[in-house]
Amino acid sequence: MTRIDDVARLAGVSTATVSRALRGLPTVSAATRRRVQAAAEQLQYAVSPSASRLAGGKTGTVAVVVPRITRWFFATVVEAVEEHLHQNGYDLLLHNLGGREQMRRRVLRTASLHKRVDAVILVATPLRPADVTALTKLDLPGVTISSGSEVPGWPCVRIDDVAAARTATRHLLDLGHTRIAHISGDPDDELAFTTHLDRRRGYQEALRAAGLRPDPGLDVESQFTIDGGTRATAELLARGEPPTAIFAACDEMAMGAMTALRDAGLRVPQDVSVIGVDDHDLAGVLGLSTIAQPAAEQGALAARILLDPLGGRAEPYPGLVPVPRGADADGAPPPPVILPTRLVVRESTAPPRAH
Amino acid sequence: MTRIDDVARLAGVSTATVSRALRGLPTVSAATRRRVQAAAEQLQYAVSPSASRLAGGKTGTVAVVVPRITRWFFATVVEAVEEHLHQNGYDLLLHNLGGREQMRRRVLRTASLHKRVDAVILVATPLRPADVTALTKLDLPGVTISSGSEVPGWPCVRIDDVAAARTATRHLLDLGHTRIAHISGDPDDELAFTTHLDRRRGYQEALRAAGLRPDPGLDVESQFTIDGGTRATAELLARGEPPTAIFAACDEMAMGAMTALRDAGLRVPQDVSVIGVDDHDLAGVLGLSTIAQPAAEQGALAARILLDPLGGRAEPYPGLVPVPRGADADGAPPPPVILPTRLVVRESTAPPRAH
DNA sequence: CTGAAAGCGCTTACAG
DNA sequence: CTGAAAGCGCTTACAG
Repeated sequence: MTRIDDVARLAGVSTATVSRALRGLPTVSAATRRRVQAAAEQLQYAVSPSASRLAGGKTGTVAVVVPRITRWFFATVVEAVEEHLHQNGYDLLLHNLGGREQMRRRVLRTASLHKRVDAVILVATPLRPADVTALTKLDLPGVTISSGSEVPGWPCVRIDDVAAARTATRHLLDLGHTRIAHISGDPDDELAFTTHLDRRRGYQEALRAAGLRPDPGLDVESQFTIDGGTRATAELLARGEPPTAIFAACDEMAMGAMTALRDAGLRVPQDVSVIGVDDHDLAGVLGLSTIAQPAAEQGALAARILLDPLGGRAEPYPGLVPVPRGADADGAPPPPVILPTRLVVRESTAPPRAH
Repeated sequence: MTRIDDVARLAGVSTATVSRALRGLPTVSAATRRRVQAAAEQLQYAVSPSASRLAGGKTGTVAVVVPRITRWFFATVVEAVEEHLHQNGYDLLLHNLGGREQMRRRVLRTASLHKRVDAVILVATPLRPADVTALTKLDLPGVTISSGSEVPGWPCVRIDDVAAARTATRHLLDLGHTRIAHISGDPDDELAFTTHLDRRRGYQEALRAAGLRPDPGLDVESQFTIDGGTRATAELLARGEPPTAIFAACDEMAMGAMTALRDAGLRVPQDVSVIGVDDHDLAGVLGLSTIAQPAAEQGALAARILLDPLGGRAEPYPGLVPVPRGADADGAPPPPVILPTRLVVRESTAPPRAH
């Protein structure tokens, strides 16, 4: 393997100059830089990341922590983050919690991030006080995506979950539904995040605004997955008279609900309307009405926010107000960047049948 | 940050001993090890990966290259790989090609992997000769998943794509179909992989075995995505009399086909049967018949194969014949490890209507 | 079983 | 604009 001194020798300069020239530092004459680049090229030189990191103190790596890479939202976010990171010369270290509480603890409270990355992007990762403490001690810049994982000094990119849920519920109300069920995340789940609490709040707010009282019998908790949606809906149906509409806290739950309804002999939307949140890739295939949220945009934006101060080559996000960075001493955390959502009406929602 | 000599001082030993004790090398007395561990704990010492890598020559990191993390198969593989890797103390560097040819070149022919990882897992990544050369020059151990990306000396984990396609097609034949269309990957796509060629072969073989001649008019090429399936099916329908059944090369294409059929006013399976390959998470929700392939198992197995010789702590894969490793000089590549597939019949396939 | 010393391959003040 | 030298924080023969 050729090393930096091989290049230095061939170019007739010091290793310090090679280092500066190859990294594009401005304090190198154009002629020298060309000579160094030519030598590096000729020798097929590639810097040793370990040596560079040890000497320079920067890892050129960003950790991305997601609950489950197999879920649509997280995969989409990761894809967008990855693109931005690599475009800017950063590597992406992936941590997938896989839904296991013990794994989250492993990632956040041990040395998995320590001295390994320059920054962290936390996606919908629920944080206990001990996690926040551990994260703060790492003394790294970071960005969170989704609500429920606020870290002091870290910007947060997300949607307005309460508003999204309100819009979904109002859509059902506007169609004439009054028996509207809600299926959502389980707070007893060790990996519970607060997203589902916000979505439930929006659901209840919309009902109340329409003069209806939320009925606990129509509110079932389960996992944020297809199976979770199926199980929640099966339970709902087992409780007695079915609702005329279901607002699922995410599209995957909504899809599970559609399965359970079909298995119970109920038609969507003739017997029961269903709406979710996400605009999953397959929402169109299933004709699922939903509240679309910009997943890729959230990932891209988070990466940008991170990369700007890190010295990435990204241009500033167009129209983005500079995000306050670093723990503002005793100040307030930076305000969240809230991206817009949008009601998408497909075939899964319709007026209730006349009685 | 506490360093190794802080621990050495507190424990009253040399840094060499600390290094050995903390890494669990056998040449340390139990008493010393305990003392070192206690000191490390007390000081909250965590080894500096960069220093360790530079001195030791190992990165403790594995690169995983996938075409698109947003597709079901790849996300599922990555999740399984991630779990094994982290369980064994390895970090996972994610490279998502995002369907762009130029990105593949970037990853495979530049320094993105050079000196950064101890090994590589390549998932369904199409390789040109230049890529193989670059990869070989890296001189790293690796495993490929899926066909179409053979690297000399690297074990390959996959399914039998030809057989899977044969089974799917035979299922349609057995139901009585004779006008069976096929929608598959586009060989003109810069990111084309050979999986779809194998699946087409199986399709044609099954037809021939039934005494039918493959009709080029019933064979449409498109992307391996939902949209690709929709477009391919739309084109198929535009060609004239629709087929009575469609074998899609993957579930995502099959789902796209279902959408296109619905939009054309055709019912599944009454008018057209549809079958895919994968057993996607949502295949059940859509009632899609398919050939199930073990995605997570392929990922887990690839990680295991890689980790064993790397000195991971994984137990040998139960029942796995030791996989030949390293370029066998001028010998043959190691034989692929082929995992079983399984026909799953749901509601999307049925006998054709009587004429 | 343990230690002293060299070395891994860079980057960074510092000096000019 | 460039170089000599120190230093980043470990691991690894080597010797005992």
